[in-house]
Amino acid sequence: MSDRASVRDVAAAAGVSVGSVSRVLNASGYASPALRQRVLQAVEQLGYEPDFTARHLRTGRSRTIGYLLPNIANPALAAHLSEVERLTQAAGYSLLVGSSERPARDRELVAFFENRRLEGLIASPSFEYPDPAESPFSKTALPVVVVERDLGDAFDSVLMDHAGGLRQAMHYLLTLGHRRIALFVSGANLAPGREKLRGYREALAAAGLPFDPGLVFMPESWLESSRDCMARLLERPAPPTALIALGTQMLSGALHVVRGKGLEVPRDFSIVGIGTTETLELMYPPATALRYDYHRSAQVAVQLIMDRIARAAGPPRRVILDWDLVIGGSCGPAPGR
Amino acid sequence: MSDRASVRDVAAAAGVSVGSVSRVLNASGYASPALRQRVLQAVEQLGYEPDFTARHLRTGRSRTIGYLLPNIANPALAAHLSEVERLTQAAGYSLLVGSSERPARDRELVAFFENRRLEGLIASPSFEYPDPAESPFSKTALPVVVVERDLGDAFDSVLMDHAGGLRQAMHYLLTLGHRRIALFVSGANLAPGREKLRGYREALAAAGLPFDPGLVFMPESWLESSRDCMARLLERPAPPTALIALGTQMLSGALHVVRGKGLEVPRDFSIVGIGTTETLELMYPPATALRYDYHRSAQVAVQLIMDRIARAAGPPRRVILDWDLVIGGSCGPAPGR
DNA sequence: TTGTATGCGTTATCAG
DNA sequence: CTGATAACGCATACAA
Repeated sequence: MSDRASVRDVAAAAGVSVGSVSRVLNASGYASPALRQRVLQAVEQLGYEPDFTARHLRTGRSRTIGYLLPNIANPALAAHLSEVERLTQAAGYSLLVGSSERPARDRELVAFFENRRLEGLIASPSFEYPDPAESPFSKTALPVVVVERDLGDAFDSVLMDHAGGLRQAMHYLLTLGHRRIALFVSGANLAPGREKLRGYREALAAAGLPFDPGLVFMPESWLESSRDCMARLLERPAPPTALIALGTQMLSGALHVVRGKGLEVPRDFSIVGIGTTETLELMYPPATALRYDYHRSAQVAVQLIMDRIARAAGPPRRVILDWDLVIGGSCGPAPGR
Repeated sequence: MSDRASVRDVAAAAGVSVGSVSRVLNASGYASPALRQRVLQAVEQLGYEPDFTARHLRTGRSRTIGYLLPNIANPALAAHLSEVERLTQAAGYSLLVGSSERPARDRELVAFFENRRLEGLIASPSFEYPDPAESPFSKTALPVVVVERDLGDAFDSVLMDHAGGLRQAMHYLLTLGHRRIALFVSGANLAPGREKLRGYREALAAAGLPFDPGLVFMPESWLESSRDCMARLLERPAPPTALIALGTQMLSGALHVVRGKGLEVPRDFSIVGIGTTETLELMYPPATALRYDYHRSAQVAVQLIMDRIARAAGPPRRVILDWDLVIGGSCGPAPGR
C-alpha cells in the first residue's frame, strides 16, 4: 500500500485497457455505461489520481503560472500576491513564486520558469528595462502580464493611475489651503514612483504653484526611512504644512519626526498616506489616504493571463486602475488660515 | 527556431547517442574528452536545457517544495514566506505556495502537493488538529515541517518560545511597577496564542498576582480590531496601566483608543508590541517589543526540510527559538509610583 | 568508452 | 465502442 496506483493498476483492477481508463476520466471519446461504471469503481477503490507530472509531460500543459516580484515581504506586494494566489488556485492553477531584485536574477527566473514550462508569468520586476527589447520578458515565448511596471506596450499590463491618484490627493490638500506639500515615495526608477511625481507636478502646475525639488524625497527602496529628510524640512524657514507619503517606512518615519517636533496631526500638519487599508490602519489618527485596491489589480492580472493562455492571439491590453482617496482624520486646513 | 531542442537534437548535432549526451550533462558514467567536447559544443549551439518535467518524471525528483499557510497578506507570514523562498531558491528548489483557511482546503492542498510529487512541505495551517492522527499532514508520505503550530511530536517543527517571550515582557513590565497588564493577541485556538497566554499567566503566578480574564483579549483573527475592548478596559475603576499586544491591528486599535482618552505613551500608559521590526517601526514612539526573528525561523524550517529530504530517517526534531525583547520608548514606570 | 533499449505515467492515435 | 501501442523528454541498466 506504499506506492500510488497508476492507470495500469486501475485498468487491471477494472479488467479494461489503459486507454479506456483515460477516456472515462477525461471524458474524451465514448465509453459504455457498463465500462464506465467498472472504471469509476476501480478508481474509487484504489484511490487513483492521475499523476500531474506525467500528464504535463504528455499534454504540454503545466497548469502553473509564475509570479516574479522583487520582495514578498513588501506588504503591498504580499497583499497582491495573496490575491493572485487565491484566484489562480480557484482557476485550477498553481502558483510558483520567485523573487528577484536584479536583472541577472530576472533572467535566471524567466529561463527557469520557461524550462518548467509554466503557462504564464505575472511579472513586476525590480528593474524597469529602458529598452524593452532588452528585457528578459520580451525574449520569452511565455505569456507575460506586467504589473505596475512600464515595459512598453508589447505586454499585457495592469497599472494604477498613480499620476491621477496624486492629482486627487494634491487637489484635496490644495483645497484645504496647503501650499507647501512634501512628497515621500519610493522607487524613483520605477513607474509607480515616476508617475506619482508627474501627478504631483501636474497638480502644482495646474494650481500655478512652483515645483520645489527640496520637498520631494524619493529613495529607491520602500524600506528607507524618511526621518532625516523630514527633520531637515521642518528646520526650513517655511516648512511644509502637509505631506503625501507611502504608507510604510516613509510615512511612519516622517510621522515620528513631526510629532517629535511637537506638531499635532491634523491641527499643525496634514498627512495623506498611500497604501493598503491594512497598513494605513496602523496610523493614528486613521489616515486620509490613497487606498491601493490590490484586490482589483490582482483580479485583472489573473484575468489577463488566463485570457492570454486560452487564446494567445490579440493585441496587448493595458488596464489602468483608479485610486480611491479615502478621507480619514489626518488632514486639516493649512495652519494660519 | 520555435521549439526547444531535446536530447535527441543535441545527439544528432554532436553525432553521438542520446545516452552519451545525458551522461556528459549529468557527469554520470565516463565520457572521453573528445566526445565530451562535441556534446558541450552542440549544447551550447542549440541552447539546450534538459526539460524539468521530463527529468522529474524519470528521476522522481521534482525539486520543489510547498508552503501551506493561512494568508499571505499577514505581514508576519509574508516575511517568513519571503525568507523561505529565498533560501529554497538558493538550494536549487522552487516554491509552490498554497493558502488555506479551512481543514477541507488543507486536505485538498496536501493531496495536490502530493499529486505534484513535491519533495517536501512546510506547513502552518490555520487549524490545529486536536487529534494529530486526523490531520492531513500525518496521512501523507511527504516530509513535513510544521511552523508555529503544535501538531504533536511526529513532525519536525520550528516554533517560537511564546511562553518564554511573554514571561520576559511581563517581567519587564512588572519590574516597572505595573500590576494590571492587558494582553491582546490573536489565535486563541493556535499554539502561538495559547502559549503566549500560558507565559502571561505563569509570569503573574510567579509574581503572586491574580489572573484577571477581563484583561485578556484573544480573538481568532489577526485582523480583529481591539478598539472596543480597550475602550471598555479604560472605563474600569482600576484600568490597566500597560498592554502587551500583537503588532498589527491589535496594537494600533488599542493605541488609538488610549490616545483618544488623552493618555500619553509612555507617561500614562505602557505598551509592549509583538511582531516584526518592520511592522513595529510604524508605531510612535518606537515600541518596546518582542521581535519576531522570522529570518531565523525560516532558516531553520528550510534546513529541517532539506535534511529530511536528503535522508528521511531519524526522529522528528523540534526547534524552539527565543524572542528578543527590544527596548524602545513605549514603556515607563507605572503611573503613581 | 559508447550505443541501444526500456520505462517513468499519461494521453492520443490508431486499428479492430 | 474498446484495446493495443506510440510518444512526450529524459535517465539508466545493459550490451557492445
